[in-house]
Amino acid sequence: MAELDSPAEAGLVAQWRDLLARHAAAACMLDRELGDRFGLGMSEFEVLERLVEGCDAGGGHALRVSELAPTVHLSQSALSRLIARLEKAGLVTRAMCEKDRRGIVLTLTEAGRERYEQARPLHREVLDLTLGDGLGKPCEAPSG
Amino acid sequence: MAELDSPAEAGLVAQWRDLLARHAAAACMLDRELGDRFGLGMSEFEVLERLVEGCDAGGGHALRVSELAPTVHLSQSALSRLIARLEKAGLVTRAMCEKDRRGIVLTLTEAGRERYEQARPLHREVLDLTLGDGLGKPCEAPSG
DNA sequence: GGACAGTACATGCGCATGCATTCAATGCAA
DNA sequence: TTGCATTGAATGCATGCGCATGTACTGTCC
Repeated sequence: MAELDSPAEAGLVAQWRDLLARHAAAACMLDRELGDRFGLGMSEFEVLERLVEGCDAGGGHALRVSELAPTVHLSQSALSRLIARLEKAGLVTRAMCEKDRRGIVLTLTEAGRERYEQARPLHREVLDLTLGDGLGKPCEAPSG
Repeated sequence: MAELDSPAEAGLVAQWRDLLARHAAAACMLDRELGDRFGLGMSEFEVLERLVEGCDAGGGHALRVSELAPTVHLSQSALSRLIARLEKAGLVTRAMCEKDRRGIVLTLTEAGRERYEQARPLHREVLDLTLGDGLGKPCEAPSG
């Protein structure tokens, strides 16, 4: 009745299901833990991390939203609102870009950097639990 | 100022970012394509697939929601509503479980099986584009 | 039998997301 | 200069999600 997948397709499906399981386990635990203990969502942490990297690496301490966008897997609107949340929380500053006044440059505040540094160990621990082991259990709490 | 990740941590982070990118690429394209052409979300397709597998394999043509739940990475409430959508679309039937009247047994309708069979090639094609190649471009449309 | 903890699913609610649209600023062409 | 397509970001809206809770049923212990 139903046609079967070719071996190649079956492999892809298996790979996809594994990816889904790992992603769900890690994302669920990250959102829960980072949210509970630091008031950050997974993507919020990701954005803070990009800003920290941008500051430390580029020398320039400000990052344009349009530069940030391709590195986080969010729609433009979702990123815009996420930044608004971070700004409201006092973790980043939004300023007009002088070179191109359509653009917005983001600056990590001291509070933003501190929050990131505090949250990072937990983030790494969750990754270790969910990706390091052979697929950690669905949604278990880390030790700390 | 900022402490560095250990090599092990750096590896985990790289693995996590790769996983995020693959997941985003595949999930985005699956949702868009399956949605546009078949009115199905990624998880909806996943549930239909579990039902098809349950029918073909188990011999029993009905699956309990509680059996389905652990295989899809959704909260119980999200799954409940997803099933409601599928039922509303005429793709599955909800019936009370005779053995345990708290439970709900799901049956794939003929329309549900047809929809799945029609959508499957596109699903496989998207997986091939996004996972088969070395990380396909963010959100490109497949050929068919 | 009756009380009570546990399980299976549904629902109210708030929130984050994506799409479509809008607004402002830029670049280019006539 | 004016006009127009393009780009960067914000916003209205609909939708799907998770959490907390509610409802119905089961099994156990007294």
